[in-house]
Amino acid sequence: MRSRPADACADCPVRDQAICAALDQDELNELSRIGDHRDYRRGDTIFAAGDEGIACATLISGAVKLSAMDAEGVERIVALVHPSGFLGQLFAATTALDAVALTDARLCVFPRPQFERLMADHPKLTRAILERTQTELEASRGLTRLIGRRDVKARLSGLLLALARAAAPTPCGQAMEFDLILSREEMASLIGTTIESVSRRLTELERDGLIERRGARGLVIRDALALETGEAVRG
Amino acid sequence: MRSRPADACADCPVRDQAICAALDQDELNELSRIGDHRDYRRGDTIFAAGDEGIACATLISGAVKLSAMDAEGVERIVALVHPSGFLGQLFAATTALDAVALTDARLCVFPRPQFERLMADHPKLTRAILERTQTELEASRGLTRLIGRRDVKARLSGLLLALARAAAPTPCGQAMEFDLILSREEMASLIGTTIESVSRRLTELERDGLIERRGARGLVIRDALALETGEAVRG
DNA sequence: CGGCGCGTTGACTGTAGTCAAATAAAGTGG
DNA sequence: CCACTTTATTTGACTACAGTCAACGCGCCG
Repeated sequence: MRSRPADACADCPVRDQAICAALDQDELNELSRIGDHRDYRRGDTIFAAGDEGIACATLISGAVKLSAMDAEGVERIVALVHPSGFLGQLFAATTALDAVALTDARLCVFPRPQFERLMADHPKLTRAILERTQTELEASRGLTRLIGRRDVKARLSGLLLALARAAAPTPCGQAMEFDLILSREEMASLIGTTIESVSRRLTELERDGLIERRGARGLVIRDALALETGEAVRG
Repeated sequence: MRSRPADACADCPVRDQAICAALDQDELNELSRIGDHRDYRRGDTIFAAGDEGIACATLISGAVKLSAMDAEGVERIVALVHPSGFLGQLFAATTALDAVALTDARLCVFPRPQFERLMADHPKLTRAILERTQTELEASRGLTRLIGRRDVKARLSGLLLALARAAAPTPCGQAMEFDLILSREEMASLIGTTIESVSRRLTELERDGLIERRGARGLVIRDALALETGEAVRG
């Protein structure tokens, strides 16, 4: 489904964080002209690995996972994309990763040929993409640090904090209560463990008072500091 | 130590892979004018986390690790940089990661203010950096996949293959025999385990005929396929 | 109501981490 | 160049944690 109101950018929630933020009004108008809003439902595949990359997009709302299959046919998630993030391969002919909506999501989609023309004409746009890519690179390295931790409890704690930060309305500070956008299986895939271990560690973190579960997906962060350091509260 | 021969770029070994590859002769001359070769010894710190980022560089030869300290003061490696790779923070004021030479290394160093001016004047340079950053992002995600594997043996096998590929003279194909650029501790840091486990799994891989050790650092890949799939050769 | 898909829990096994010691390699000073 | 010190790597014994297989509970939809 599509929609493209004339004043689309004016009230766009990621207007100031996405690549568009770097552009002046004329450039924004040009970009806006080739962009198309598109809505996806949770579980929808946005791009599939191996597809020709015919489009790229800014994520306006919702969350997306990027994943690949490993040798045994098990899904391995390599990144999460949050609002204002950029999706799509720019230089390679084909997409390397699956992009799947984790929640209902809205994208601002650009056909690649036109987008690349715009990049060629407007260095500022190229620069904006560069900054965005660097941000993603930093995020990816942050994830590398996270999943390099030796015990599952530490990896899971870090993941919960990362998800809490992402769920927070503002870039800083973290939501005390939020819904997990990942299933147990997805969490396990991301931090390199099994569904059962995720479940057990969650139970343990709850028993120790660091978190509280509200149903299967609801989560309350009760002690963010302890989650960071791996220490349970004493007394 | 420095050196800057007039024809520096002509016989540069990474001339066709680094960011310079995208530039025409005039642009290359300009870039070359602000670039300075610098040599580092194994173990030298190139940039330290927290430094003001006053320079960036292309790695000409050797290998570099990017790392950060975790909460317990243990080093966590988040990336390896190989020849033609780019080092240095472009937008942030300070460097987020330590960059340490894993082997003797040679860099082509650019002062940041001049480099950024060049980027502003030459969109092609910005675009080249963008492509390079995307490549690094892909590599980082590849690493994420690698270290997300559940058992140490699989993570270590993947690491050995990655190191073999990096040691190969040409981008494709892998060196059958090469020297490990990482200590046991560094390997453990990278794949999220301990020195002892690395050592034990190496012994096991050698016993099963997948690899052969030549002293502490020398390594021969005997069965690349088995390393990939995790299966030992039968019969 | 019955059959899913998803999550939790239990029992057991195996792998990886810890502590400690032995060995090999590398660096130092004579 | 050698003897000695220091550091890196391997190995051993033990423990703890995580993976596997299996059962159970829950919510959802036909």
